[in-house]
Amino acid sequence: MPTIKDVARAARVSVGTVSNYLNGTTQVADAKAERIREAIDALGYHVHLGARGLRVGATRTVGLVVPNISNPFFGEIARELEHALTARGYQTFLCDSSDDPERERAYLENLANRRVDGAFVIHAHDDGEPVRRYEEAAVPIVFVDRPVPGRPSVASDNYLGGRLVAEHVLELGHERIAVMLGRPEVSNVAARFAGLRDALMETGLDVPDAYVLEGRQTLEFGRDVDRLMALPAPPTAIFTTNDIVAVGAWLTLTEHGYRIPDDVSLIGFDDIELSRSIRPSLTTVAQDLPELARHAVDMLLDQIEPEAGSKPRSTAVIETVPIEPRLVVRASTAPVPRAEARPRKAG
Amino acid sequence: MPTIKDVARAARVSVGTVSNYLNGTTQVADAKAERIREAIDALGYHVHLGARGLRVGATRTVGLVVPNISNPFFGEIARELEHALTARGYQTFLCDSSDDPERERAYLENLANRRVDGAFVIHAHDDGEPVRRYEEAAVPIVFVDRPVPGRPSVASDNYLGGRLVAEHVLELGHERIAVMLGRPEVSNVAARFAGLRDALMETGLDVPDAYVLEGRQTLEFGRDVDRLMALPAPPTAIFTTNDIVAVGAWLTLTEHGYRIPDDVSLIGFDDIELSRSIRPSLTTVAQDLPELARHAVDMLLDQIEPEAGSKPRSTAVIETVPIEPRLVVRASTAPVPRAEARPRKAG
DNA sequence: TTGAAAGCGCTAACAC
DNA sequence: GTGTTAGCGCTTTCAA
Repeated sequence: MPTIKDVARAARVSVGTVSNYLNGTTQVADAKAERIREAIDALGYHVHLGARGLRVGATRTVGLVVPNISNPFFGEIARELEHALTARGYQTFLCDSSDDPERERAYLENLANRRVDGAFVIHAHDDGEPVRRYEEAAVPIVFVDRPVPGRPSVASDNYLGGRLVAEHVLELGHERIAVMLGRPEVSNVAARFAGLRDALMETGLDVPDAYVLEGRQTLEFGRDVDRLMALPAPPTAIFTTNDIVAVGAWLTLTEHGYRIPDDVSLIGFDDIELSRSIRPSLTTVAQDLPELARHAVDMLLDQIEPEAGSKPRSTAVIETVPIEPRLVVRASTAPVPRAEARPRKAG
Repeated sequence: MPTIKDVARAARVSVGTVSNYLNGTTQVADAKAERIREAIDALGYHVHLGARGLRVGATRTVGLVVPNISNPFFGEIARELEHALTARGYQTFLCDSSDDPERERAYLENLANRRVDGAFVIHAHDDGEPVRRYEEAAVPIVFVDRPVPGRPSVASDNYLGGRLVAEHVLELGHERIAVMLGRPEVSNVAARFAGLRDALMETGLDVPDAYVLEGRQTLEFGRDVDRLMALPAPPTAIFTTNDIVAVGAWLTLTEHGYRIPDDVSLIGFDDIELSRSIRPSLTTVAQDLPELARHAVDMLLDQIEPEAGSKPRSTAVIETVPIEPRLVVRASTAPVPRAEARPRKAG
């Protein structure tokens, strides 16, 4: 592999001149520039980014730690981040933590050893204090999707998302509203529930314990919806904190002959592709992932690139940037039937 | 950030000795080893992998170019590859090409500039000759999932997968078999179809043009299934080259009152999570992704690490390693009804 | 066993 | 404008 030295020799100039030419540091004489150009593609020279990084003290690489890249939701975030990063000249190390704090820690150490300029972390769930293990991280981190209090984070305003759902079902006249929480211990799931509950309580309504189901963020958990429908007074609306859970509920409801939204309204969260495709299509809360990625990248690069380019938006205050979610009303929600007949199994 | 020099100074030894200690190159005296250990964690020293890479001429990084990381199928492959790579001490650059050959080319150049030791590529579809743009790549490449003739590739034996489907439906007595091709121009989709067709032809059957639908690898394409059912002699079995298409077909079939598998059998390919969850659950061909990843990593690292560790499995012959797929029979396939009544809409 | 020193490929002073 | 050179952090001869 040819080096800058080879180019210099072939073009009969010094390495400094080649470097200047490459980086546009100073003007180089037309004649020499031409010779350099020729030498470069005669030799097939390509700059060695690692060597440059060693010299300038910045690698223009960042780490991306995700719980599970085969989850399309995280995949979508990864995609948006990676594209935004590439557009700004950074390359991305993928680290799939399997939602395991220990793996995550190991990855963060690897990334530090690589001297990445920064990292995005969708942190693994942790029963203890998740913050602890980032104290030692020698790298600027921006937390994505799952915010960490007191640390730079970018996430959808999940609490607001919950409120939007509440407002919608309230408007439709529902009073018996159940929720299915996929991983209630994850802070943003909790926030979604809190938003819903607070908005409901403001109108005097509450969500009794019997109407709250807890489980994982899986389709299988969604199938537990029949436990809700078997209640003496089954809910007329069900909010699941993730679309995937809603799809599970939809499957079971449909199989058991319940009509959506006539017998029961169903609302999800995330707006995955499938939500659009099932019939009735799913009312849900959409997250603006491109916007989220844009903010996250800005936040990290503002920290990394010291140049006061435009507005110094990152003051000393470390905070969570909330991205506004949007209610997408589709066909799975409808007004509560006036003759509030108890839903029963059909065919 | 402390360097090896700082450690050497603090431990009152030379940098060479610290390096030897770190890499186990030679024995170091117990007393000194102890002092080095103390210095390292007093200073919080971490080796600079970039600097090491520059010196030893290998970065222990690899690139991973995928068409779309938010597609769970590619996500799953990425995950398996990344884990296998991490286990062997390599770090992975994620490159999402959006299935765009031009982006792919740019990524490959970036990766070369980073001096990655190798790369995995699930190549972007290309109307021209996809091979061309890899000629210049200065990096060992192993193609994954979408093999490139004459280049090291690892992919499921899609042709065999197609044959397995044929054998299954033949055994069930079907004779009117339709196919829905998601992106027929992709070689592995074509192989799946070829396998089916060949096996069918061996028994004197064929797939008439009217029974062949072409489209994208999307749920929406699957919805076109009603065009098949509207035929004068609708098929009794439908093979879709991807599960996602099968799910689309399932949605439409179910909505239109067709009973699966009574009215029509449905078979997919890939075995995505959703296939297990719908009712009836989907008969499909499962790809062994962990196995595929394992082979791919072996293949690449055999090329990278010259040491003749065990068996020199990679001879000079460059070839495609086929991973054996497995037919997963679930509830969406059944014998063709003896009284071959024309399926009609129910409800 | 250990230290000294060269050098991986590059950029950034600095002198001309 | 351009050449020379030091040095980024590390490993690896080579002597001692």
